Amino acid sequence: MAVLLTDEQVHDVRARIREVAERQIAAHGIAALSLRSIATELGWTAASLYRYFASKAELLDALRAAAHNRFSERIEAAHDSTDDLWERSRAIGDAYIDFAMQEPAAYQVMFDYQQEEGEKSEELRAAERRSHLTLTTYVREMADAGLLEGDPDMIAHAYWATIHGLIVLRMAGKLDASPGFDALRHAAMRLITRGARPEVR
Amino acid sequence: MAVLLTDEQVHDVRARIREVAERQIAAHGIAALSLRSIATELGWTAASLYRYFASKAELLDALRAAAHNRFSERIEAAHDSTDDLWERSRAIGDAYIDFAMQEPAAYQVMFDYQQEEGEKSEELRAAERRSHLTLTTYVREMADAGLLEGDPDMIAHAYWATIHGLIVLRMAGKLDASPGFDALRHAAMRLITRGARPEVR
DNA sequence: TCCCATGCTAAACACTGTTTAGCACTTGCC
DNA sequence: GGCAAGTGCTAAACAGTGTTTAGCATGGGA
Repeated sequence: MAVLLTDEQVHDVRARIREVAERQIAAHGIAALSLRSIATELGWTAASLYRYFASKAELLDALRAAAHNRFSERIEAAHDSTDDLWERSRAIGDAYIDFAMQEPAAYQVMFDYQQEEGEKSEELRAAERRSHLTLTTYVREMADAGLLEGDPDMIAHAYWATIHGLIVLRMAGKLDASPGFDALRHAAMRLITRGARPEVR
Repeated sequence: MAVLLTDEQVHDVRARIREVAERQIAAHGIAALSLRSIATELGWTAASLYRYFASKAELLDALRAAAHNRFSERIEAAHDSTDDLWERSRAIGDAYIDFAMQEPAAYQVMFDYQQEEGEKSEELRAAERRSHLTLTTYVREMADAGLLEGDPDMIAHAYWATIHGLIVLRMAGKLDASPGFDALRHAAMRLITRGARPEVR
């Protein structure tokens, strides 16, 4: 039998396809992404991509996993940037917002709810677990240190939902008639923090 | 000149098209909605819909406005269901969640961030203003009554962003490995409320 | 009654994702 | 070295999308 492409080469080509797709999404939005546009930039034909991805959905799955990992790296870097827990909390919040603002298309791919259930790759599942963990551990650290009171999981999810909600509301253009975004997010974070601080002040 | 359709008739046909589209979205999801599927159900041809909507985007705009108004009606009914401000707050939160769970497709259409800027119809703009107002007034009432402390606009947006964030995270399947949704949303609401209560306890 | 604007259809266009047939070309084996 | 087999890709087609165009009946005003 004639094996022309090694596993490594296949892996590399998959990565190259992903890079082209990411650039096109960042440049023209996810709606403009097509297999033909990707193939054209590679000097190929659309059908040839099926050698590397079984479907466009599988390519999007890989894009999602990559975006999640890029996101996690940023958050983890913010986590490790300081030992002060309050400062750490603020750094993570800033890193979260920064990622969403600098890579809106990647952020949208990560949290798109058009995706169907049950067909997630193991890579995507692992990437999701990683970013999920990344967003909950710092709250647990704060609870362990006595800075916050209550179920750390609940508090972490409250922070997450609020920050995510603010971002997607803004992306949907629903905050145009609202107070400034930064003031809004700081006020919202402060409310939750104030609500999670121990009784004794 | 031969005017065959009165303005009323055009209005009625537009409403009928909207109804068919809403039913199909609720039944098969928004991805499956096509002009041909709508036209087929009406016994027509896809091109005939262009007599009533200039494009699919304009039809979606109308669907969005209708969904916003249905949403506002539910929230306003919850608002008027009681005079107790705490109970009112809870009723509105429940109505919000109920709407999103019972009409997920409508909710997604309302907050879809694929929509382009600047081409919103005046009807949609008005419907957005209405639901925005609906979601902020009850907080202002609570602040006026001294139940909450701080900028009512900020607090209202914090509530809104959190509840919306929880819903879309759930819709994106990001809360599968998390605590139960109801416990989560109650905990989150409680945190914000606790953070917005006056100092003296 | 005539005429023309109207409401619709049929067909096409350009674009999707996907499948199929086939063509070079590389590889392993005799 | 030559041959059969499998591979990476292309060209073309299919079914679907939103949209545009030409044309055909029909209804209303003159």
